[in-house]
Amino acid sequence: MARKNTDIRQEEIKQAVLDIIFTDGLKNLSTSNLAKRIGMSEGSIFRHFPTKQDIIISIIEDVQNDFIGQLRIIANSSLPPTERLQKFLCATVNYLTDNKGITMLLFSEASHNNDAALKSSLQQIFNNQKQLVSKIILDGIALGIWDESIPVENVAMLYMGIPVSLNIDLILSGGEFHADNFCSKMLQLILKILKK
Amino acid sequence: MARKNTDIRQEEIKQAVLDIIFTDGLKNLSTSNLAKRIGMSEGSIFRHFPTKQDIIISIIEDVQNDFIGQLRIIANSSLPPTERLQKFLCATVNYLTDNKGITMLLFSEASHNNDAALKSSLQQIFNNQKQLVSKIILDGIALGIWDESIPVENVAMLYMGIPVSLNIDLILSGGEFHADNFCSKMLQLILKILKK
DNA sequence: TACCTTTGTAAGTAATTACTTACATACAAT
DNA sequence: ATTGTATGTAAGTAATTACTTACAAAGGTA
Repeated sequence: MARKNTDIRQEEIKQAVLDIIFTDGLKNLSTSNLAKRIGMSEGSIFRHFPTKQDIIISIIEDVQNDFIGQLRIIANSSLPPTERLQKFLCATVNYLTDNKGITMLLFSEASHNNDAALKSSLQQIFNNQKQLVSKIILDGIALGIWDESIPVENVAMLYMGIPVSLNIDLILSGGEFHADNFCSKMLQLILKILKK
Repeated sequence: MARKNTDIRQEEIKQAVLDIIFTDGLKNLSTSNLAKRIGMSEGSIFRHFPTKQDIIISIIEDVQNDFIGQLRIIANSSLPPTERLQKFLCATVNYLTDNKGITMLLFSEASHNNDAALKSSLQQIFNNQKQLVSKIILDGIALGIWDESIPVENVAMLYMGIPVSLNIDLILSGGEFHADNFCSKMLQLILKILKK
């Protein structure tokens, strides 16, 4: 097979991992299947990643940087809180529906491996989202837009249920989730909770 | 090892499966580890279940019967809808915190195997809960207690986020979830959405 | 040109997997 | 007591796993 730089190969490998997870399930993610999917030899994979586990870790790091990074920009922007919340929610829904392999990876990896480092990364992704939502809500309360007596922590937890149960729906339905205006309808519900 | 009836052994095996999943992760659920955990020979396991997969399926059937059965009784009772919703939510929270192995099993199995029959069972568990919540809400609307203009399907989805994100918290924190009055606080939020 | 590093591969490795086989014994029914 | 069935085990099985080794060639640099 033609030579390519490690950074290119790493991207190809990570993409193939997500591809396999989505089409065949995590169970079928073997280095042998991975090599076949890319069309390279199995040994070659280990030129670009020291272990199979390191591929997974690298993917999770990507999620931190790309997805959480994007949400952080929205949450910290100077837009009105209501608008921030809307962009935040829709960005989440879009990311999850566009990256179904990642969805399945995050979900199963936590309970599959019981690896401490991995769990901690996943916990960070989960908690970062919760914190960013809390920030938006607190900003809205500070501006006098929303009810200051609501338990912010609990609303954030309820909010997190939206992406997470969307995740489950996506996995169980094989990726065919098509609720019209899903994110705007969900936003209305959350706004009703926040209303004074 | 002393002889016991198949039905007793099946229970022991299923309990050991949940035990291993919770303490060591699904990855370490091999028939070899399973036999060690129970203290019986590996071959003996196959006296009581035809395949390893059948053990998982049997556990999921238990969830259908025990957990969903319990929820169905609550949802169909003649109590006022508000009270039904409260019992329903608290029963769910209690079941999940008391059965952490099951929690992890349900979560990872869907994305791990990509097995159609298994996915369909899990989908049923998820959808049954959603439908029962919807029934309670519709009853409340019919009685004139709650706002008839709310999108019931979306509220049910939002509701489902509660058990599901609780699940994630449990998995990632290693089972140490201790939010005071979690279910009553969450109930307040849902009731605010339902309010006229 | 000569040389060195990077990227590629085929053919290994030992360990683990789910499951089977052959045989032994416990126990209930006759 | 005899017999048949259910339950137990030790020692297999072939397949698969993640990863290694030994070697070849590509391509940049001197």
